[in-house]
Amino acid sequence: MAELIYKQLISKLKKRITANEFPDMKLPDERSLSETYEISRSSVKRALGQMASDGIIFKKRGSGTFINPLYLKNKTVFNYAGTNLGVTDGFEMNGKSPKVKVLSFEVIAPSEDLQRNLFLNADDFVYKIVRLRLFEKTPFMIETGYIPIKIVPNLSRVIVKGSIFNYLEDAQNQAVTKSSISIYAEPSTENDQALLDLKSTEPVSIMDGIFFLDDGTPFEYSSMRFHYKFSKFNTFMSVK
Amino acid sequence: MAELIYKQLISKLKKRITANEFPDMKLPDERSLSETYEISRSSVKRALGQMASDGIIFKKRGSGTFINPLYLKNKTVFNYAGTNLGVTDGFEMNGKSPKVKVLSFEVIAPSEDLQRNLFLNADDFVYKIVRLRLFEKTPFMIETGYIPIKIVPNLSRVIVKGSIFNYLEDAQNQAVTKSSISIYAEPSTENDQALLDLKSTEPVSIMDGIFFLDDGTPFEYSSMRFHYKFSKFNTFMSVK
DNA sequence: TTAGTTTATTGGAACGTACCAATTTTTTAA
DNA sequence: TTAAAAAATTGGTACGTTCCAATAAACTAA
Repeated sequence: MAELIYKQLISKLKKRITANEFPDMKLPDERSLSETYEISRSSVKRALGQMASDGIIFKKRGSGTFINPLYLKNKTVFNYAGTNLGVTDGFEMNGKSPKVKVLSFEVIAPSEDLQRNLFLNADDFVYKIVRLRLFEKTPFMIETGYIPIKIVPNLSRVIVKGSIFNYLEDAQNQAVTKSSISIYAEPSTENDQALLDLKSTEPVSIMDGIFFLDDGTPFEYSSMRFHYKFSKFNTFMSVK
Repeated sequence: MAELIYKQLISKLKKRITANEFPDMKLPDERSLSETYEISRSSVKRALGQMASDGIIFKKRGSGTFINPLYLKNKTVFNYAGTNLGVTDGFEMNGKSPKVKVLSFEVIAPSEDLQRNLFLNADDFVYKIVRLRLFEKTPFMIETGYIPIKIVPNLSRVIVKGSIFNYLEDAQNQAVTKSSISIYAEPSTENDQALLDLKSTEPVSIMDGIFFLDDGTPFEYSSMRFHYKFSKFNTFMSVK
């Protein structure tokens, strides 16, 4: 195990919330929690802080800590517990496993945009990889990814068909966990319509992302064009 | 001032980063920062933690703290500093002030969906407010909002035309800062096309949101249909 | 020179303390 | 009975300490 103290507390509290052990919709105060679980108030604060930023609870100085009634009650449209990128919901895809089809794979010079987004010089060549992603027979996304050669010198078509992220983690001990994402919509192009089985009136949801290595190196720029029924992005926001 | 210590550090570091005072793209280690600014390491950690979750820096145990090269480079292209809901970019709207047109305003019984989303009983009536939002003459969004009467008993058409959020903050000392958001796209309906000046092939971006009061009470459910050119959602994500 | 080992560096987790600020509850006074 | 004042409650900020774990740097031996 060796699970972190504050994470233990989080799961314990989640369980108790779900089990309806707090009928007044309030958690005990931090000092009490600290005592009952025999951990420091600092650890309690860390746990509650995380839960608050996930939208599970609300803290109010002087008043106490309140449970989000929607977390407990009915799982609404909103998938709770933090941010949730959803290639989902479109329809059931239970049991259907994701497939990848590589549409093209080449090496190109980076455009100016790309140079900016991946922090490259004009002579830092990049792989351009176009993939179609499907659930079984159902295509749901066209992904165009750009990866600098200098970061992954030996990228083969075989690796491309699998997951590059796994490749990196295994072969170079570099995890990809951070990304900067931009989400918007556009009318579908003829290419979109052909590949994603869309009518001309049906749009694509676009998710542009820059993925970073642990040390902050921009590692991939990727533009993902989704069949609009297969894209939904859920998040909990705290404005200022 | 009385500005918080860790926020002071954040702005100082941002300034230094922007001024290119860290040519090796690394920040000093936490213990040094603690010394040079004469604050505790805990406060340093809090500042750096926030900056990391905003995507400005990357921390790596054993190695140090790295600056996101994209933060330095083109801050303009990158709407950085964390999550950023953007009713923006579509086109310049500098100087153009946002306008509101109330399309309808009525009291209705809540649908089952709404009962779930706002945590209501079937007899908790709600205001239904449909607004068209514009920049000067340019409509960019249709907003359909639902607010329980029991939370805002005396909502008048006058208040509706202004900002309900301000009304709440002033009159009831309740701030609205937390929300749960879901983003997706759909083909435009005829109504969308008429109101937002869209062609039939052009879509809307939809942002459904539940807004909460400070104490966690769901306060408004709102469905916002954007002209696709006027909606862009930027965020920085940390997976796992 | 190289490969393996040891040491130093650096961020992470957890504990605990002191004091502050917003809110609620209780008490007091008119 | 009511309104103002005081006290208690509750989360927030900040400091500081101890130990740990991942990584990098230095060292040692073949």
